[in-house]
Formats: sequence, structure tokens, C-alpha cells
Amino acid sequence: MNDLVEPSSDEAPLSRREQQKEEKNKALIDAALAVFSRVGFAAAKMDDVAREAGVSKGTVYLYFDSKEQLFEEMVKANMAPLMTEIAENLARPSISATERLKAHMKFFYTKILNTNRRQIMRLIMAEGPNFPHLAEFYHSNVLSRGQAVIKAIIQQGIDSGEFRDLQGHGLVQNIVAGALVAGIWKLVFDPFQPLDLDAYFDTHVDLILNGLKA
Amino acid sequence: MNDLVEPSSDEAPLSRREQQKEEKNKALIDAALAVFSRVGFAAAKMDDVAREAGVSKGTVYLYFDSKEQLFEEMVKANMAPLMTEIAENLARPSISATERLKAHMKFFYTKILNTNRRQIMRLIMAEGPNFPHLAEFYHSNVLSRGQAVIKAIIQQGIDSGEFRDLQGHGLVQNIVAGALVAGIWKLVFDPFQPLDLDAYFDTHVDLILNGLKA
Amino acid sequence: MNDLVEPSSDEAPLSRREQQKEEKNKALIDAALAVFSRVGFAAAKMDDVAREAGVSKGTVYLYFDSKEQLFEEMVKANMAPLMTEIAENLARPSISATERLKAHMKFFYTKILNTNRRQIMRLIMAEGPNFPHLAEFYHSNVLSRGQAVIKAIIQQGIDSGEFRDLQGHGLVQNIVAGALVAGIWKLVFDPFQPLDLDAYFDTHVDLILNGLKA
Amino acid sequence: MNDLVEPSSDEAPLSRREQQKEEKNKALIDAALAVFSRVGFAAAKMDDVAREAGVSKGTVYLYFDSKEQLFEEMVKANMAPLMTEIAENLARPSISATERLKAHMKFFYTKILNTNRRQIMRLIMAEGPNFPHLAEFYHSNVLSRGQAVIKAIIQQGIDSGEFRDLQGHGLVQNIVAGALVAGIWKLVFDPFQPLDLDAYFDTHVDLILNGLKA
DNA sequence: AATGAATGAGAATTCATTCAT
DNA sequence: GATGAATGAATTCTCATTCAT
Repeated sequence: MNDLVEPSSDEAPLSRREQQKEEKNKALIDAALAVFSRVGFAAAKMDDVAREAGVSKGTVYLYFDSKEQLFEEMVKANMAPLMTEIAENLARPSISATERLKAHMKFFYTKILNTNRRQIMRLIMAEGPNFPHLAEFYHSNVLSRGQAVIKAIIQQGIDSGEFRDLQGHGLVQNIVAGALVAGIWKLVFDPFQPLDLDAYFDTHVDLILNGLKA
Repeated sequence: MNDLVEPSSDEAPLSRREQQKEEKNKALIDAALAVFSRVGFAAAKMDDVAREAGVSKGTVYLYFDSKEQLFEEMVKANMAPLMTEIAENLARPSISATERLKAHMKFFYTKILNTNRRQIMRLIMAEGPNFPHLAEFYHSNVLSRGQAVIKAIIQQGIDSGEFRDLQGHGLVQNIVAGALVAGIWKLVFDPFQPLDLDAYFDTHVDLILNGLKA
Repeated sequence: MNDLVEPSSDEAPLSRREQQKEEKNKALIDAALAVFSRVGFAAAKMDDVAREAGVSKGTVYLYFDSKEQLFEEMVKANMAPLMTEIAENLARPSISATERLKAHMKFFYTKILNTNRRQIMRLIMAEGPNFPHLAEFYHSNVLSRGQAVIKAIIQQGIDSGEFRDLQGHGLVQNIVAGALVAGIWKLVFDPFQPLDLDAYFDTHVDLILNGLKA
Repeated sequence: MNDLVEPSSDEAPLSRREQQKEEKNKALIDAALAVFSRVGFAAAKMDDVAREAGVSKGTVYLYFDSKEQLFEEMVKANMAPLMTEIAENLARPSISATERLKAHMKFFYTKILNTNRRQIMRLIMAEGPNFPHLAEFYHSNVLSRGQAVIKAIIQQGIDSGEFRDLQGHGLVQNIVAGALVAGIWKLVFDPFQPLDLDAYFDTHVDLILNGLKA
């Protein structure tokens, strides 16, 4: 949504002041992602976020009301651009379902697993129960949309005869599962047993497409 | 005297005192699981663990040196019984690879996902980066063993002609992924979109077995 | 602007903020001296230091990293001015060795024993073994310098024929000993047997000068 | 006083039980001296005292009511034997005052400075202000008696013409001071500037006797 | 008598948040 | 707006003392 607004909107162009504010906001969001990723919500210090953003402790509170709010805004800000891209994936030109599924999964690996957005994925899992509000936001804005895309692709595949009609409860989660696990693995177990994301991706797609094949 | 109390056990007989210590240790481990599950490591209060175990604050420190140690011991204590069971799964009577894989996955759903051990799974993912020691323990004691079992089953299936020889990097992780995601989902998103573990299990097995089929 | 406030000082002008910090630092050092003197290091409560300095508990930690550091800094801060004065005593105009020794001892009684620096003397003796770092600092910055002065005076006296050449191991310590004991006595036994420092000083000087006399 | 009772008193000889109690009491006193010397009163742990005495924590409380009491009893127990010896020094065969003073000082160096009783000396200085009760005990039982002996010797010396009649306030403290300082030095500064007690003793005696000489 | 498990008051230290400058 | 000094509630951990066994 934000992307659409940017270029030639009818809002007043941002003044110097507002621009600087925008930049500082961005810096704080980035710093927050870095710090929360490193140590989790509870152990993160506002002071560290401030330092990492190059501002003073007090300044953080000019932009965010509290640590909780900073955390939520950080997650949302990092999710927003994703959401529009997912939406675009829903309305795709008519290639085969198989190709669309591959492309969507590629998107997942490229835009999330291979960036530090995977940290957010982990944070959601780690802190979700303490931030039901946030879990719900994530579910309805990211997961639901992602599910919709995949469901549409599967239906297209069934209709075209590419996929069998599996009809299972939780099919979508099962399809994506491999990707989530890859993300977690990279963050937690990679030092002990490294994972090559590209090769892993191939296995994932191979297994799932074969599993779905009519 | 004590020997008479525990007639049918050839283990070292525990005195009354030692028995009570054992019980209290167990109570603390259980309390720790409950509290850490609820709020994560950093936000957990030793005081709450104590209260939940029905002892005083100071007592916790008679059993565990620090919050860190309590956390690690709690994880290990909850993993230990699992590890032996996994080992048994490795040496199974000669049924088909398909049946063995189903059985092993059933085991996973029954012994982990459906118990509060899934909380531990989540804690490992959430706190792993802050407890490399623990992540390594978990990897080498639980994950490695689980991987070995599945690899053996797959090989059996390839040998018997049941499975194709997929040879993919991260195949095992992809096979189990659905289960992990189910566990996380129950803990984080169930309130917003409930998951029926039994039905989900069927989908998971169906998709994977079909994906592996020769 | 700040420069105008401190016109007659060529030191780096302190801003209001910095001035206040300086003052608070001083207040904390003073409070620390008072509290540590009263109950010793281990029994001293940071809370009491804070209250005595008129700040909150947390503030103490803005100025000092730990109780240990506060203790050490307090000792050093109280010693610093002394050290320069001792140095000046070394380079004295040419009066007789006898007069110089008297003067130096007077200095000792006036600047240490009769102020609450004697508390520090006692703290060094009491806590020294637990703070080797500090004991060493005290030894090399205060004791060594003091010893040097006295040695120089004695040599002058020997050269001038005022003193005999005693050549004893630990002569300096023996010369000063009476003063140290006076300090301790005032702090520990004065309630039971009061000590008049002035009269005591006379005895001390009399005994030592006679003992050194050629 | 206790000494007089010991040998042929009319009390029943100690039973096995009482003997063992006596031994344990002794062990605890010794352990207390060791621990308090090491870390001072506040930082000393009853647990350490118990362990060092080879008994359990609870047992300490069968012998002493509290940490305070243990500390006081430990000091008293270590002082008691000294007190009788000092008393004997008072009633000495008729040798010259000079020789008596030397002998008394030798006694001081041998029985206190060269044993771990010097630790007690330091503890009195360190903790005295927090234990006025103890400081008073030490003053009236040890210091007063020691002072009496020295005063008697000095008077003898004046009468015999060996010493001049200095008449100074605090003369006794000044005479003994060198010894106290030696004790402290060994405990606090020896690592940085070692002190040879024997040579130091000679200097001390030389300086003082010369100072007193008629 | 002896033990050592349990208690809980107490102390050091941290850090989100506020607010004077 | 920005700063960073100050606050004080909160939390971990310690240890003298008690008491059931």
C-alpha cells in the first residue's frame, strides 16, 4: 500500500522536517530489528536500540510509546512491503500451476528466508504467545494472504489436472512447512549442521510437487 | 529399613530424604517448563518457578545454580526419555518402510506435538541462539538421532523399491517439517485458526509418502 | 555563554550539566567515605550511600560501575590531594633535619589523623587484603612517597650530624608508627581511653627525635 | 582465670562426651579464626566455618548462638592464653628495665606478630567500631594489661636511672606502635615491600631504647 | 547431638521510562 | 525536537538461621 502512495500522491510533499523524521523512524525500526533479533524482546535494551540508530535514549520515546509498541511497529513495518508483493502473486498471468507454485516458493525463499526477515519469523514464534495482538496481526496480514495465494494455485492445478485433489486439513501449512523449517534451521542449528538454502529449496520443491502430482 | 520399602527395585534404594529431594527436583523441573513456556526465558521469574513448585525462592538455588542452568536442565530432563524411545525406533521389526515412516511420524505427533514437549520445541527455536550450548545439545541428542532413524527408513524404502532415490540436501528436514510447523501453529496461531492435529497428520503423511513414492 | 560564567578560570569551562555531574560525583564520594567508614566495605549498602548523597539508588550506578569501584575511587579521590602535598614536602627550603622531621610529622597529624582521612587509613588496613589492587595503589602512591620524604630527611640529618646513622630495616615505618597507632586508637579505643592528639604528638616527636639523636 | 581451674580442680574430670564437645568447640574457634581472617566479618559465611571445622552448618548453632557471638568468642578464646602470660610478665625477677623491656617486646613479636594472632589484631581494628562490646573487651583485657606491664617497666627504669622521665601522654602506645605497624604491614603490604620481622625488631628496640635513654 | 534442607529477608544491579535543560 | 541524567520498581542471587529427621 505504502508503495503506491509514495511517488505522485496528492499529499503535500514531505517537508525537510518530515523527511528527517521519516529517516529517523526508519533507522529506529532497523535498529530494533537488529537488536530484537539478537537477544529477543525481553533482553533487548532500549538503550541499545537508540545507540544502534544513532540517537539518544530519550529520542526513541519521541517516536514510539514503549518497548512493546516499538516491537510491534518494527514487525509491521517489515511485513508491509511483503504483503503487497504477496497480493501481486495472487493475480498472476496464466502460467501452469506447477510453475506458479515454484515461483511462489522461490519468492518465499528469496524475500524472507534469505534476508533478515527470517529473524522476524523467529521472533513471531518466540514472542507470539506474549503478543497475541501481534500474532493475530501477523496471521491475518501475512499468513492468511499467503495461504490464499497457495490455495488458489492448488485449485488451478486441480482444475488443470496437474495436481490431485488432496483435500487435506492443513495442506497449505504442510506445503510451506519445509521453508519455515529451513529458516529456523539457519538461525539455530546452522553452526552445528550447515544448510545450503539453494539445494534445500530444490529438495523442498521436488518433494512437494511430487507429493501433489495427480 | 529403606530397602524394605522399595522391595522390587534393584536400583540404589533412596532414603526418605533423597526421595523427597528427587520429588522436589521433579517439581521444579515441571514448574520451570510451565513458566518458561508461558513467558520465555528472559521474562521468567525465579520467584514464579518457586511458587509454582511450591517451594521458597531460596530453595530453587539449592537445586540449580542459576536461571540458565535451570533452563538447560529442564530441557534436558524433558528430552531424556524421548531419546531412548527414538533409539528403539531405529531397531524395528521388519515391516515395510512406508509403515515404519508412518509409525515414526505418529510417534512424533503423539510424544511431542500432543504433549507440552512442543513447548520445549518452541523454546529451543526461540532461545536457541542465546543458548548455543543448549542448541548443540538438542541437535546432537535429539535431532541427529531422529535424522538417523528417518534416513535408515528411507534407505530401506529405496532398497525395497517403495521410495524413489531422491538424494536431496535436507530431505529429512523437509519430511519432518510439517510436524514442526504443526507444533508451532498450535502454540502461536491456534486461537486465530485452529488446527486439528489428527486430520493434519493425515495430510502430512499423505503428502510426504506420495512425494517419496517411487 | 558558559565561558562568561567562569571568567577567571583557564581550565576547560564546564557546562552547567557537567558542573552538576561533578558535584554529584563529589557528593557520592563523600557519602561513600562516610558509609564505608561507618560499617566497612562488606556491610555498606549502596542504598545508604545513595541516600547519604541525596540521590536515588540507580544514580550511583551512573557514576560508578560497582560497589568495588566506588570503594576504590573513593580511596583514590581522598588520597590524590595528599600526594601532591607530600611531594612538596620533599623539596623543602633548607631548615634543619630535626625541624623538617617535626614539620613532616605535624603535617601527618594535621592532614590525616585529624581529618576523616584517618578512616581511609583504617579502611586500607581493614580491607587491604581483599583489595590487593588498592593496597598496591596506596603503597606506591602514598606510602612510597611518604617513605621517600622521611628517608631524605634522615639522610640530611646524618649528613649534618644531627642524627646517628641507625641503618635499620624498617626505620621509616618505626618512625611513623606512633602516628598510625594514634589514628587507629582514635577510631577504635577512644571511647574507652581517650587520646589527646596534641599531647600524643609531642610524646611521639620527643621519643623519636631522641631515639635518632646522634 | 580459666587456666587456674584446669589442672587439679574439684570438678568431675571431663567425660567422653564433654571432651568431644570441647574438641569440636576448639575446631570451630580455629575455623572461625581462619575464615574471619581471610575475608572479614561480614563476608564470612557460617557455612565455610562449618566446613572448615568439619561439621555441618546446623552444628555451629549448637555451639554458638549467632555469627556475632562466634566472632566474639573466637577473639576471646585466642586472647585468653595471652592474658595470663602478660600477667606473668608483670611479676618478673629483678633484671634491668632495659632487659625487661626488650624481653616484653620480644614476647609481643613472638606470641602475636609471628602467629596468626596478628590477624585478630587486624580484625579488631577492622571490625572494632562495629563491635564496641568487643573493642572494650579487648581494651580492658589485653591493652590495659599490656599497658600496665610497660608502665611498670618504665617506672623501674626511671627509678634505676636507666630511662629519663618522659612523662608523655600516650607514651606506651608510642613504644608499642612499631610492633603494631609491623603486624599490619605483614598482612597488607608485604607483597609489595616485604618486611623482615627479625631485623625490624632490632630497629624497633634500638630506636625506642635510645629514645627513652636517660 | 548432628545433619542439611528449607526459608525469606536483604542487597547488588539493571533498565524502561520520565523530564529538566 | 533532542538529549542524557535521574528515577525506582523489579529481579537475581545470597546466606544467617531454623527445624524436621
